Amino acid sequence: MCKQCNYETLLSAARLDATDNRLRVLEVIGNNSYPLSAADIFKTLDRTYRINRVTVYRILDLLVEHELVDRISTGGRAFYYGMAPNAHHHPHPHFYCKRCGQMDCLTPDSLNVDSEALWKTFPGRIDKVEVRVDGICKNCMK
Amino acid sequence: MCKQCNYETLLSAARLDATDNRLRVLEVIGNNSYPLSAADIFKTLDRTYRINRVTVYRILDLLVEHELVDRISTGGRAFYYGMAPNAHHHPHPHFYCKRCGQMDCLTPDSLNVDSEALWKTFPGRIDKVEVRVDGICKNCMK
DNA sequence: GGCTTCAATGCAATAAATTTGCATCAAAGT
DNA sequence: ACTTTGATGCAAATTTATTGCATTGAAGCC
Ligand SMILES: [Mn+2]
Ligand SMILES: [Mn+2]
Ligand SMILES: [Zn+2]
Ligand SMILES: [Zn+2]
Repeated sequence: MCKQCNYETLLSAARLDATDNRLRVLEVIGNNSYPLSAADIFKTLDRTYRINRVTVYRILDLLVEHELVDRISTGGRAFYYGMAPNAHHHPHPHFYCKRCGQMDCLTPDSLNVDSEALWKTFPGRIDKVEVRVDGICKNCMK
Repeated sequence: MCKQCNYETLLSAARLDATDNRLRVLEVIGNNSYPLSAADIFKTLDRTYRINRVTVYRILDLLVEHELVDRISTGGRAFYYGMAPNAHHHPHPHFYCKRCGQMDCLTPDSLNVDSEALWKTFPGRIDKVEVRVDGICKNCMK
């Protein structure tokens, strides 16, 4: 969730035209409190405004490429999408329930990751560190 | 790489028949110093012993289910497979090069992750914590 | 030995998620 | 008006993995 973010501003800061579709994709992702799959995003949008599935994929690629959106791997086959780290939104681990596929955001410090040393010594370029906790959510445990 | 592991022992400890195919899949994974995709494993095996792709997938599922092998997500679409943590093989982060798809094992302490607190307080079941560093490997940087 | 059972494997078809190629359309530039 | 360009749509293809069903070969049993 990124209530403090202005999506038009984010797009223009990345020098991307703020088309209706792009704004809507960004809103669906930003207003949600947990990451969504491309299919989720498509279904959500398509209920209200007719949009093509491929357009959603293309917009997601674009937003990921410009680092407005984070592509998050799951223990399953589809990627999930959440807001990329920015001033209001710090990197944090996620929990993935392999039973129901729900992904939750964990607090940035729920799990303490110190990657400073690696960033300094790693012989290559590091773009991001993804931390994912896999298991069964409390809902699915019952 | 798991030179200290006896694959037959591992299989029988999991009460799985040590068929030739299972042993070979486990050897390919265990003798490799970095995780491989199902396609890599299939190609490696199929060069020497004819085997069906589906058999490889099924054996991988089985080995993952019995926790002999770890299914590792990448920044790409395919899963990679490495030896699951065991007495000789501690959990560790991986580096994934999004250019060439090569995955490397990082040392268990190259990146310090403290998940104790989470394990105690999390309202659900935690099966594993996966840490993946994404970027461009030094080879692809040149 | 002959018969049954069962797990392991193969092969073909299918599925799920994503990507590509090509057509269309509308806004912006000249 | 004419041209260019980027955004979108639609169909087809690709990649990765899964399912259904047939075959086979090694126990287990009489
Ligand atoms: Mn998140
Ligand atoms: Mn490894
Ligand atoms: Zn769940
Ligand atoms: Zn590389």
